[in-house]
Amino acid sequence: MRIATFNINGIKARIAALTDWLKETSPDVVLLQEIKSVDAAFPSEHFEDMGYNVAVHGQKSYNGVGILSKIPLDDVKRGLPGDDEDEQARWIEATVADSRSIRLCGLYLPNGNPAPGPKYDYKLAWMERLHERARELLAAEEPALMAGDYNVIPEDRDAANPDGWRDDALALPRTRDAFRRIVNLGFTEAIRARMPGDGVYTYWDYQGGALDKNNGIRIDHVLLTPQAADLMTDAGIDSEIRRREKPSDHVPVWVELDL
DNA sequence: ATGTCGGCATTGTGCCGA
Repeated sequence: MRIATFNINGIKARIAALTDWLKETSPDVVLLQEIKSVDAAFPSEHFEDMGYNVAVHGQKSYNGVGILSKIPLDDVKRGLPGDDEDEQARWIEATVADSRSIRLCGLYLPNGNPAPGPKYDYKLAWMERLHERARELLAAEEPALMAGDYNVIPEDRDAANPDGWRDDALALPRTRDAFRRIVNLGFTEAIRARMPGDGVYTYWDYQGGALDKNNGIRIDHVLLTPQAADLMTDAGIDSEIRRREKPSDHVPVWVELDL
């Protein structure tokens, strides 16, 4: 079973590119971020016609996450626990069952810029809540994953130009510490495990000719519980679609699990 | 740092967020 994560940067602008990629790679599940759409405006029927079940946690203009799945979605939950005041749509989770079941969590972690400031405080607080949900997932001792746009460059080697990100919320020491604390609870970071070399990126800015310079960063991650990691047979990044017409600034990241 | 993009309020263009 192939499970992918893809920050599409707006469903309205990306419906053609997303559809082409779905037809070519036929992932079983896709965790979407930055749909930038309310639930009612999301083109669910379009994807249902392609054989996908659809669950959306949308928001006007900003953020918004969703799940496309060829397998029925059970027990869908929207919103990251831990703050009833948080109105930003950045978290959705559901269970799918093949021969075994797996809990799938899709997330769009706050960008946090400018740092320091209230947006960075929100990012760090959100990561604390993520840490708590991560602990619960591990305690269940079942296959589960948390995938999405983490807006975290884990190490200098995950950026083509690390000095350019030194004071950025995506790479500050407190950001990296918070991410590492979550991974070190016991997750396998799938791309790091399967593609351990340098120069592995998932995002190239639209600005400054970043793509032509290969000035990329790796910020889209898939974290697997031990029970899910044991099932992983492959992982990869569909970086070639970044060069197509009207691309997102992110590319899909996927894992293959032998469920 | 910025050779950009998406969405929105809004009818020509500027703002926000990334």
